[in-house]
Amino acid sequence: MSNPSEYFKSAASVDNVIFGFDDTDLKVLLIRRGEEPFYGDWALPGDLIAPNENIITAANRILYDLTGLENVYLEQVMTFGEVDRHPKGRVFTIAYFSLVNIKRVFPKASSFANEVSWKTVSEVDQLAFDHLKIMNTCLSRLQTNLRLKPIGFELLPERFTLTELQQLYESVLRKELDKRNFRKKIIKMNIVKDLNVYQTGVAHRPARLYSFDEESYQQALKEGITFEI
Amino acid sequence: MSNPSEYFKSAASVDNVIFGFDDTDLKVLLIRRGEEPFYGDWALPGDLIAPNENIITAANRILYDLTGLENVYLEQVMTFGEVDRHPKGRVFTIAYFSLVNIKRVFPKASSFANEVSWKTVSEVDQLAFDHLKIMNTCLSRLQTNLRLKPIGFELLPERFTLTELQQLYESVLRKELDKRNFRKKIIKMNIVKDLNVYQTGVAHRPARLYSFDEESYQQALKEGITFEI
DNA sequence: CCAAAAGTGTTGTTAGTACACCCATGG
DNA sequence: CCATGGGTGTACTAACAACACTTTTGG
Repeated sequence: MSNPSEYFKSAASVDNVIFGFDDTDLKVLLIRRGEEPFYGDWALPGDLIAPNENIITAANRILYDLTGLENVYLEQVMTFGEVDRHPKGRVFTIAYFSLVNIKRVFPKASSFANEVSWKTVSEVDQLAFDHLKIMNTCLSRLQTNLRLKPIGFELLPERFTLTELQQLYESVLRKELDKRNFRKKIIKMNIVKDLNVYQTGVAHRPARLYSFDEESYQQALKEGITFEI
Repeated sequence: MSNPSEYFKSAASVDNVIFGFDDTDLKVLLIRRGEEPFYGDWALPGDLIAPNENIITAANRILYDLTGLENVYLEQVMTFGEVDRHPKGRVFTIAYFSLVNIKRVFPKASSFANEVSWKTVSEVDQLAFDHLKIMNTCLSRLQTNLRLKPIGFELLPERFTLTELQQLYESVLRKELDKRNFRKKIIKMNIVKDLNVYQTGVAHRPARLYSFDEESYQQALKEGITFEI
């Protein structure tokens, strides 16, 4: 730190990869930028961290401003800070991903976003800044952790069918799974509660509804069970 | 970004948790600070990132300056940026860990460090700043990844015995392992080469020496084999 | 010849994988 | 009565866990 003033000239931001699941596809919540640079391009929601704001607070703020949600699963993934990644100066961006129940989100446009929309992750091929790289890094991390920790439930409504859970895993991991084996594994893990309640109004045999078992779930989260799928 | 000048006043640094292994214990390379704040305290090696320097470049620079080593395993873990973590201003620090062959390191003091020394990880209970938290976060990550990826070899000399490898795993994971089962697993994974060379000058039956098989190793690294130990 | 660590197989148990048919409902 | 997805069991295979004695060297 030979000349400190040279160093205290960078900014830090949080970019948040908000994942949701809509019964068939993994989605990501994107904004269309309402200001330069990259005016009009799709981008990850994010913002600079205020001088007296902690990182996790900023991450929660971005999520809350866009979705109105609090107490959501949020995981720090990686910091990106290539010298030329931002045209306005040196900006280190700390990438988070979050998992939300898509039906609870009613996205609203804001001062920095003209438009907000859920996009299918596998169809996103261009974003402002280095956001595509950031999104893909977060996707890899989600895929890894989905197999090691029981975090899939965060993407589902409170009551779900085992088929919905299986579709979520298949969609995120991009791999087909055997129905009977999947169910055996989930049941044996002891992290779902059978509610003894059934779907209604479906044109086929109604499925049982489950919720996750909060206590066993917290236990399993800590232990980071191996969920080899 | 209502008033950009307010935001571009923070600094970014890299702190590097350099792990080594000395036949029995997992070690970490620490420096004794030669300047304020925390003058005289033990700390992680780290430095501010220069205005035109990339993050990974800074991480490699810190490692090189302290150890003379290049092309070393380096993994970004997490960014810490509590508002009050640094008394001189807002400093976001990006934590890395690296794995080095301890016998290749001849640590040298530098402008910012009075003293450099290997400390046993399990005995470190106080460090400058929030460095203890950073070290422990990196240790957890190492423990997780040691079980999922074949990175243990990075801590050993080129030629090693299977017993040395086992001791490394036991020491890092803090768990005793069965000798026969451990060997079976390692051999079956196909990532070590039997050199058909033996230890000399030991007061017991000499052990076979192995090196890791670079090609199979790179393959396994990509796949992130499950190495359930 | 003693001390020290190296090296080696088998068996029982558990988890993983592959696979096909009947059931309950709405239209 | 048809279409749709729900729900269930078994047999084979692979991986894991537990466990004890003989070998080779230096001193």
